[in-house]
Amino acid sequence: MPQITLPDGSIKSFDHPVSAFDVAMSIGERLAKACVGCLIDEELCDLNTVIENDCTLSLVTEKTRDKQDDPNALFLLRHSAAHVMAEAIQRIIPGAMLVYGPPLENSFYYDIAFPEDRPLREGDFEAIEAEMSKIIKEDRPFTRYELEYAEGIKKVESEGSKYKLDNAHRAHEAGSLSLTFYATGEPGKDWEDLCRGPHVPSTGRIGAFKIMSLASSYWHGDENSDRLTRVYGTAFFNKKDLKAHLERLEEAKKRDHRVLGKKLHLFHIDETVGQGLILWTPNGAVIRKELQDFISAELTKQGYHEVFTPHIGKLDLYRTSGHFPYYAESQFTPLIERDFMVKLSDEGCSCSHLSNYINKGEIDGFMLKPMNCPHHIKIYDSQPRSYKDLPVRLAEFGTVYRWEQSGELNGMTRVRGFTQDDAHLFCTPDQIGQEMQGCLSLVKTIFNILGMSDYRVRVGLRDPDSCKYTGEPANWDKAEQACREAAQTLGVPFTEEPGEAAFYGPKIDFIVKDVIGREWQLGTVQVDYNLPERFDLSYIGADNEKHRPVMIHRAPFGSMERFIGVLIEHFAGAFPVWLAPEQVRVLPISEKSNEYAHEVMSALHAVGIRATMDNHDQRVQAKIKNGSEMKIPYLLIVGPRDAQSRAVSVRAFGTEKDLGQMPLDNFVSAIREEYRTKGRSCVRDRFTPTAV
RNA sequence: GCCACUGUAGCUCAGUGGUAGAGCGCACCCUUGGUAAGGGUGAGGUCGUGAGUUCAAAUCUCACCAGCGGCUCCA
Repeated sequence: MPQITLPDGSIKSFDHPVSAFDVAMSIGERLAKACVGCLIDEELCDLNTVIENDCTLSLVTEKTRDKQDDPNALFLLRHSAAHVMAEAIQRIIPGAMLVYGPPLENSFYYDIAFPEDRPLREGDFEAIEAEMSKIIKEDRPFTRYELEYAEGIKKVESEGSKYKLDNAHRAHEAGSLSLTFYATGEPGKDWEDLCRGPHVPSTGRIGAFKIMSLASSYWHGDENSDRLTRVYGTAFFNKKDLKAHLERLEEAKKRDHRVLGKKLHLFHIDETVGQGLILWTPNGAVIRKELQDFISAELTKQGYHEVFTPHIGKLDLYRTSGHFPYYAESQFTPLIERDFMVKLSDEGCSCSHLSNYINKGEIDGFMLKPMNCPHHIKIYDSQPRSYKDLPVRLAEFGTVYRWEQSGELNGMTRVRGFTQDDAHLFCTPDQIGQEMQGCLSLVKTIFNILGMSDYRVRVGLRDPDSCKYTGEPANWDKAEQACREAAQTLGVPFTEEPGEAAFYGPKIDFIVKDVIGREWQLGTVQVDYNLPERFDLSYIGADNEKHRPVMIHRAPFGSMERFIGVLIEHFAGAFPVWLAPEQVRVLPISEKSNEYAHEVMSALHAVGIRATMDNHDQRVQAKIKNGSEMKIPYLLIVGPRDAQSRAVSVRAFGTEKDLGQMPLDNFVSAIREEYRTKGRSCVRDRFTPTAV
């Protein structure tokens, strides 16, 4: 007879099997009504699951004890909402075949195969939502039943969906001896679905929902398999939470770097220039320049040497590196030499012949560089190197070009031309550990000064089952071990992920999320034993023999484009003084103060501060509003009172009221210091009570 | 590359077959002001591109280009 241990440690004993709901009732009717599911020995289950043996039981309600949303409750809710949506869709489009419909962190989806002559369109959403509302209003129970595998598979077969049959086979292969089904209502009478569950007790528990969007997906994520339609929705226990969720999405949109990029004039993408090609407008260029200067200074401290290399290189270079022709698909088409084209043409070469030549790599010409390493390798190799010269650290803000699929392009975060803060370190095997640590400390320095702490670290290892990697397994083992050890010294948690290595070596990546929760890889540090091999690099050791150096590729920002895209969202466009394109705007109260405002602006310009003046014929209230909307760090209001005392009235971004008046000279030196120290010293600090 | 949606003034958007609209921004005028929008006047658009249907297309159809969301990909 079951003894049930509750989360507070108390034990309830029963002399007969009971459902979790019964247990809840034994505690209180209100609790039982509030329950949507339960955890039995930590496993999420239906509320009416019958308990026969001793176990721990935790009841799942909408909110946890500390009044937070319970992720388990939302999981049950959204999984159930997916069923309701699927039923509604099948009512409206009877030929639709269900594939897979899981809950997600904030939403759920259902992958569905629609008949070719009746695809789903956004215009159908309203009708589907209306059907869903009906089903919810009927408050039908989610009823689980289980069939022996043989019997169950017969049932699934009779329904004639290869997708569900596949799901059943997979469940079986995973070791399941039976198949479970959920009827929305009464089995055999109401709509039902092969599903492992669990669900909320009944459809009526779905308080608020919304169908969000349509997307296409591939069956099993395989692009050669069937194309499915993925319908996204979200659900909450009440309308208020749904509303709050939708408002959060709206707020996130305002932080989106593509929206802010336009509003603050940071960058421009022009379709006549080409998709995925960023034009840095003056404001964005300031941010990029500041960051580049900052990192250059850090690199100098670490003993790097800056180099410059061209944007193209001969195809032979990339044959040696392995980029051409094996990664032709993700590179821009080669630039073919004119003489070679003429020769081909004289030989009667057709377009398809040419395409074949390119695919096989049998042409001469140049390529837009997809990576900087081959050029840097050639700089290393341009002179003999002694072990005493190592490590050789070559750095370049190098622009590279990659042919990303059109559907992948995204603002500044996924582009076809981008500038990496790239460097390649050539060192002895013994030096790897120390050099890796140097790279990682650089990354930490940068993230710290920018206040970016919300990132994760991934150690990318090779996939043991794949053959896409070049190089000796023994070298890979060494390199992977070096990455692991370096990651351990970083002092932040990291995950090891097989299959995430580059084709030439393992790596450590820094990954951040954008405003809508998408992950982007920023900085990366990679160990490479292979390119030195391919290019036959060497140095002379103490033994007077030739030895092979090891390369480390590293780019702590990743690319200027992606990094600044993420940075715009990180700061929500409100950049600190050292990065702000417009650091100070002077707002004369009226035309009468224009002359003094000009003087103030000149004083700031004289010390290198980026200041402008708003001499529009408007009231100061309007100028403040405009200046605030442009997220300018400091607005200086200057009127006759200020002119008389050679002072400025200071308003800092993000503060409701102004900070007060300050002598002009003091402000100039204070903001200069804030700029120089990247915010460690701050104009605001001068307004502490003691200073005034 | 795939599926859906979107493309109208510098920006944000309304307009669903019959003479192109609003707000902001811009120019000019009035106003000369003290901490988040003073008032007025005006300029500004081949409605993404190309074809088709129609007496008539921003609006309907097709193709292409681009953007957005997702899938796949990211050496």
